[in-house]
Amino acid sequence: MEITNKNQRIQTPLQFITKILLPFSLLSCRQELHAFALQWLLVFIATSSGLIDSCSVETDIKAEKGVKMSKGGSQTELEVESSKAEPKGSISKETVVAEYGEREEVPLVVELEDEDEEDRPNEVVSIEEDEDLLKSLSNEELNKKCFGWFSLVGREFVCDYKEMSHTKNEREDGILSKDQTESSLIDDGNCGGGTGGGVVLKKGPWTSAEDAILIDYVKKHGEGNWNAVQKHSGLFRCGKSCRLRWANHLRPNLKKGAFTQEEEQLIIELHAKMGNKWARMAAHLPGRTDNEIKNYWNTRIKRRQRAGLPLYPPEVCLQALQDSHGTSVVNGGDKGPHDILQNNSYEIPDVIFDSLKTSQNVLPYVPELPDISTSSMLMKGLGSQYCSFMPPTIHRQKRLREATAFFPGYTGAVKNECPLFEQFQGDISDKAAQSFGLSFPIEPDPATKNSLQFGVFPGSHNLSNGNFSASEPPLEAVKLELPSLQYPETELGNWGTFSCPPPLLESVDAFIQSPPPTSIAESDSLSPRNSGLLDALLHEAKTLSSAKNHASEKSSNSATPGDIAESSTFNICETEWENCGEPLSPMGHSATSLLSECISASGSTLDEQPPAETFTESHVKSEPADHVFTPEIQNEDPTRLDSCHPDTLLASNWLEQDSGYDREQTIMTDSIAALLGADLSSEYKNMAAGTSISSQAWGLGSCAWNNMPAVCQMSELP
DNA sequence: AAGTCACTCAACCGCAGAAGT
DNA sequence: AACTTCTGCGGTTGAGTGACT
Repeated sequence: MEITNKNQRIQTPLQFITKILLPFSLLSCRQELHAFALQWLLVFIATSSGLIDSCSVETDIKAEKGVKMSKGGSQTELEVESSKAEPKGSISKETVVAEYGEREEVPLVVELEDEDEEDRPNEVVSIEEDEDLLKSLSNEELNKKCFGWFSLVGREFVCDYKEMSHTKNEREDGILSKDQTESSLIDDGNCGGGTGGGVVLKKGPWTSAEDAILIDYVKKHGEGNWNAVQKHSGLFRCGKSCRLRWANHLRPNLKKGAFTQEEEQLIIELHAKMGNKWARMAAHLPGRTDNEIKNYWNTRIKRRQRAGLPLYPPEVCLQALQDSHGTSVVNGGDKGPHDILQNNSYEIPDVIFDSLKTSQNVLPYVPELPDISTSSMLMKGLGSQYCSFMPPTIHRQKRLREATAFFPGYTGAVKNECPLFEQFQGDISDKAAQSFGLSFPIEPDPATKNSLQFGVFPGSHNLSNGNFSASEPPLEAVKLELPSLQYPETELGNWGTFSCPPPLLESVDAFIQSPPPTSIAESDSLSPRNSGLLDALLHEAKTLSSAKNHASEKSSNSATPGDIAESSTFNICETEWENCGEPLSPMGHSATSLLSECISASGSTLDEQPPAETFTESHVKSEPADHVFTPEIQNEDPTRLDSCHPDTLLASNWLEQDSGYDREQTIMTDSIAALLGADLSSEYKNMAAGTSISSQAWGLGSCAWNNMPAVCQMSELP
């Protein structure tokens, strides 16, 4: 048995590699062939040097060539097809099925012929069966031969891969020979580590042969008991993999192709209600899998985030808000049948907050303010949650678990490291104070910063779900709960100093919904969502909405993009503080005024901000505008658009006060500095004074600000 | 033409709850 | 009750592909 071409006779694998395979692979510029050739070379070296007894090479050039067996009359014929041309050769073959049985493979010797086609030299043009010979060969001898293994599934030969090297016993196409099937499989039921009872389980893409086996198995035995599939069918796949493959690709009535508009709409609505409950959502979409939905949603998030669009269309937000409100009245905020409240007292689907944003025009995207740790963290939180309209993803139980594990570290931090809120503690619950996320050490190490940052403001869930952020796990855990795409704009390591407390919505929750807890230990049970909260949120929405109107009137001509940027940074702070009952600071400032001062002071350092980029849709894939995002709108003057925000109002207020600004700035700066405490005051003063720190810190050059205009425009619309 | 980037899809992983022993 | 196994879920990753520069 030998491999031949027209001009040369190749008798060893090395010759095959050096004379055919490598040149071929290089000529063809096909990545898989390069890899194939290299693997072959390695196989040869390894086997010939005695490092291993046998080896196999796996590649997949199925797309290029197909091997099919068709039945004609009493004979079974194996055809070799080229993807480009008619079958160039065929092998008469009898009783292959009878001999090998279904799901078996047939060893075949591949004959190569020299190049006739310009771009595909040495195409496999014929396959010759020589099973007797192959059976008689030792592994070592086999490695000197060039042959392929072809699996036989049903009445069709499926060439899973056309590698030229395989041993008798070591197979990697996920299909076992009969003796292997019967002998060695013991699954650990866990897919972990890739082995089950010493059997190496295959990973990676499924072949059609494997699919066929799985389908066949399920037909016979039904779904379930997936670990048994491997044991009884010869598939080298773990049960989980089988289940996944079946559920996502093989089971009947699966709908393929892109989502229809109706489906997309439904997904949006479902997600607004359920959050990342892909399986539950899939139950509402016949023929669709959770994986599909999940992928779709993640893509959608990414797209819309880039486009500066909210995830949810306004009508969905409103609907969710209405639903949640109605339900809250009916059910008194207890767990009820409604999906939103079903999320329990710890979670309010973020769509509610999104609705608030929609109604109040709280800017959905907030510029990142590097070097302002708290603000930065606020930005992260806002960016990931409010600004991106991210839904809740964390399980309540998980939160509770994490709360107990993570919270203690914050208790002390709140008291010891945050003078400002230490003073608050008399008036505000610990939880509320914690909600401001002030309890973090100033950590110069960027890596630590990141952890802290996320630990304190770990993104969306804590913000929206009413649990103090400290109940969220540190970075790693948080990351699990947030789609990765939420992070691109949360550049880490650009903060480190202290600034105004970030009045998160969560803090609003804390103020609104419950009396101050008496101890940190209560944190796990904090933030029960109830109708009161929902009502409060609604009220807040109304309040903010009216504030917005006022703001747009007041500031329509005053805000520059930079102003908008700076003001928008804190607008949420202010509006929410205002709605928090205005806890008084020890210095006699209300939280709002304090924050306002802080903003005003900090605003002075924003003079050099680059103007907000005007976002263009060309940057991103086209995204449906959810009825509100239109090119006309987008092209509007960003100043006008942004001016509708409460944050712009804030900015305008600041601008209006500009005449007396210098004097006030000094006062405010001092006030804030005093509140911040000695450790932070100098930094804050520097910041406020526009020193190098501040100018760097408050720069918006590379932040999420880029996303502002579109969202602002969107949010302006009713 | 080559490189880069974004997108899509399929699959894997770890975790957690349910079920079974 | 404790332990193991099975199943499902959600997050993440990597390969493939096409558009763009």
